[in-house]
Amino acid sequence: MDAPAPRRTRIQREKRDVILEAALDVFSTHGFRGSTIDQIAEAAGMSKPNLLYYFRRKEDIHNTLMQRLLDTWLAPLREIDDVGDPLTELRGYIRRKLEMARDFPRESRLFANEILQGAPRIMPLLEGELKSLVDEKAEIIKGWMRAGRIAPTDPRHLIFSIWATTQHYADFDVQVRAVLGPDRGGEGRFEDAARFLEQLFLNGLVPRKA
Amino acid sequence: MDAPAPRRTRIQREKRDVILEAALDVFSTHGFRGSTIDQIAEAAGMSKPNLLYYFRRKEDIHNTLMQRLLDTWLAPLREIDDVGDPLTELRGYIRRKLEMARDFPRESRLFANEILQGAPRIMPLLEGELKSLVDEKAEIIKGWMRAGRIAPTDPRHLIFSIWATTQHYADFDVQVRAVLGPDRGGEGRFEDAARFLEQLFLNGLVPRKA
DNA sequence: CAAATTTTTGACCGGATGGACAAACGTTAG
DNA sequence: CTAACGTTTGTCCATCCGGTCAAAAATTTG
Repeated sequence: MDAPAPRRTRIQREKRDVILEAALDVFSTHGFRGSTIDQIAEAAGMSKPNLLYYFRRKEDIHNTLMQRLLDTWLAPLREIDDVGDPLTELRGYIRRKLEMARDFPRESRLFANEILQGAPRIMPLLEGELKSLVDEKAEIIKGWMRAGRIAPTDPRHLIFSIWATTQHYADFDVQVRAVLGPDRGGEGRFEDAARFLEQLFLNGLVPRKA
Repeated sequence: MDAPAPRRTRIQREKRDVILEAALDVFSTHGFRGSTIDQIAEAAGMSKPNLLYYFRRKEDIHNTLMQRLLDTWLAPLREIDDVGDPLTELRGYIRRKLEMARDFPRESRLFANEILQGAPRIMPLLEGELKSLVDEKAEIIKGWMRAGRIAPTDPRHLIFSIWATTQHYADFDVQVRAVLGPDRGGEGRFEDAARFLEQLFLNGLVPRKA
């Protein structure tokens, strides 16, 4: 499956990183087909044939990027376990996901682009690794519900809603900023979002007495 | 601004509709740059030059599509007003948005594609029409909060969260289906989502002693 | 230093793609 | 019928794009 011994020189490691960084920029804003090797090469500060010396095909760059992405992307979910308070655990997950949307918006958009177009390159990963990870965590959440420690509902759709609400701030960033305007659209928007999401996921919108 | 008199024959109206329908299919799954005129022409069952007789440029098709989209896309939000019960009003909005994700997933993806890539073609609309509509509805929601009829929180982020959670079922459909698996990923997923979202937006996750 | 190896570049290729155009075909009104 | 107008198609073009290749330049190794 994997190349048995990808022995690499110092220059190869460095240049490949430069290329991947540039490619993340380009792919995340134009999608795979919308991006050209020339664009990536220019962003990486090298000629096209030079870039193709490090990655022989455009798809190889994208694959490498997606592979690295998925590890870090699912890390927050992996951290959930059933020691400690369920609500604290979920609040922490929401916070970590929102921080990722703030700090790694390009990665979020790269992923969104891939899914939007039907996930042609990572379908097996979704049905395999991702599904079993979600299954595992859904079981933990289900346990909390059975124990009456959080309200009973569908754990998988709960996970979806956390993904959706947090990634929205990366994927739909331009829209969020346009709607909030120059005043509220500044850096404070992630703190406002964090406050709002905490309220939403904990208590919803029904007003409480006391 | 607009062409003064776009007088059109019957055939022109029909063929333009066929083209737009085909283009919606293609653009929504491959994005603007990822789609070719040939693809659209084939999906529309006509030759490329024939298609270009009705729309002189690829961009014209996309523009027309986006223009029509925005009207129907914002219709559910426009319906919100401050007569009637706030919670009923919001629940209705969530339901309508979720129905749109179910019934018009291509439109949702077309829009998502555009925003993801920085909204190069509709930025003015976001800052103009969309922003003022959201401002208007945020004011209504703010009124409900001041009156203690729903929990006080940020009305704009509330709207974002409704957009995010509902559109997720259209834009990330492949991921949703992959995670739910063949059993729960069938047609029932939208009803499950509706039930979950109602619970989330009304009461959140803190368990209630009833 | 010199040989061997790695890195970089300019030139080039074949196929895809957006679009132009004129000629052919079809339709309709007088 | 026929002239005018609307529709369709085959052909062609310039550009872009992914990728190759051989040769030059730089670096590493002995």
